[in-house]
Amino acid sequence: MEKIRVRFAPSPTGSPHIGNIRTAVYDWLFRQRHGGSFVVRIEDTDRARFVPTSLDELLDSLRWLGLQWDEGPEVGGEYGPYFQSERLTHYDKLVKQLIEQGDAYYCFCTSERLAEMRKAQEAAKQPTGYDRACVSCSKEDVQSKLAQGIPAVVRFKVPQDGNTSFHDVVRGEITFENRLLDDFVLLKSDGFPTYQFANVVDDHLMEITHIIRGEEWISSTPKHVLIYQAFGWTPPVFAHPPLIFGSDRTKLSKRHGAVAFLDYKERGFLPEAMLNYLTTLGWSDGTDQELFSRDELIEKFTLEGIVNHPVIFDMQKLEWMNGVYIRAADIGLITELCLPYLQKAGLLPANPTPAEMEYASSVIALEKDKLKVLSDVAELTSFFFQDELEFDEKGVGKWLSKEHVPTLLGKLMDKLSALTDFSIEGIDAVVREVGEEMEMSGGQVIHPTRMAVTGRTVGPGLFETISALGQARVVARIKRTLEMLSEMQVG
RNA sequence: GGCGCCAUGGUCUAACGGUUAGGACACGGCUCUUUCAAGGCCGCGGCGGGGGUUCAACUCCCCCUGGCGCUACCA
Repeated sequence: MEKIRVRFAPSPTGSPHIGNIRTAVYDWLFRQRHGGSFVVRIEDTDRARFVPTSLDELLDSLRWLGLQWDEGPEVGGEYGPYFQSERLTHYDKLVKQLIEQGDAYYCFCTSERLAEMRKAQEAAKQPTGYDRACVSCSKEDVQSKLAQGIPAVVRFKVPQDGNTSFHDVVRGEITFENRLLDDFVLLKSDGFPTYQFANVVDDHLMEITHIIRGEEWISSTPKHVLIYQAFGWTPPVFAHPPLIFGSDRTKLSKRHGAVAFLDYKERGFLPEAMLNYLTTLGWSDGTDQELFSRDELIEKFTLEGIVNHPVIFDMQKLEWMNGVYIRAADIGLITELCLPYLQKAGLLPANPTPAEMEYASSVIALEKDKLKVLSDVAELTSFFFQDELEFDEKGVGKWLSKEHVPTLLGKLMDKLSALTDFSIEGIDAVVREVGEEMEMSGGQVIHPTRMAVTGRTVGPGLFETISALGQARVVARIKRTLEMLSEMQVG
């Protein structure tokens, strides 16, 4: 295969979404698989919708996922500039060529006239499209209007008969009738090109070999092909992956969970899990496998494996997959990634002491396997950090309100405070010893004890929990629980 | 309205035209267990409808229905 060149061509008009980033994932995987170059090109031709922060978000998203680009913003490259707003001379020159060839023409219609025309067409249930009012203006007329400074756009002159077809790797041959394509705008009156034009020009100038972009572009692809033909250029290979929708088959929105891609980073998804999920959402290697390492994805990814139907984003499955990755991840990494969440929740100071760090690490280790997203860590471990326990009401009723509990906890507190070997084994032995003395099963001792030291009915193994909390904390907590219980009796 | 794309359980997906239609998430049950997870086992649940072609159709063709996209001087 020739050197492949793929591009990710986002518009900086807002926070990048799941769908945007997934096409970047496919671009990157394809590039990694075959070599060549992954180009990032910023399509900032819509000055009205430009959002300055979106470029940073875009690049941060790619960096977070580990999708390094070979050419584009920050890294430059031989085919730059990579911002369309800096490439205006290219478009200008080429649009003039089309006009001279008779493949494009100036149009002076006002947006008001166009709106009325469209309205009439809709009312008459006719296909909408430009009525070519300006197609046959004389050269002199055009020159005089331009000289007067009347705002003009340049339109492509679409052939009125015949068909335009192209091959889509994902869907096969797709054909459109030319007469149903209207004379679309190439150059806007502000001098900026439209997407349709700039995109084709840049893909050609940058020698892009494969265009991977969302299905929403299928309808405009014949227009692009027509432009390639007008210039005598060879179109690249097209691949249109399916769109991603929310659970109700509508566009992904806040109701379906996070929309902005970086929100997933914020919530504590691991990049490897995101990469895995995003790739397999709408792609398969033809087997049952759905857990793939980064290297496996690179090795196995093919454009042909992309499915051709819309897919629905399933947060539950993503969370499951993230849990799989968290469990498999190195504890050191998970600890490091969890610390900010504890700090944000006010459970850990911004500059923890070594002792606090060690304590936090031991606590995170106990809950690691239960995390679906890293941000869960705060809720899961808060009782380790807050001595003022929030008692689970049902748990109190079930485990602490029995008559024998104060005796039980009293014995336990004495033995634990006297314990010299505060290890998991030592604690285990003490708890069971108390159980024997009280003639109770392990569970009957363990549940009230967990309530007394954590306030909760669920948590890590009790002995591990007690050991991690440490002798002083545990004894103090049991004492307070006893005080609370006696107050309750008085009250 | 026009044009285009698409159609396997709720969701993501697999299946040379010949399989009891497989796997995963979710859900339910059991098990393991000091709780919660994780794990193991079991279960629930599917080829949108109608015509063809064929000895044989989830698979190929047509129609219908449904979903989605496009129909801008937005991308």
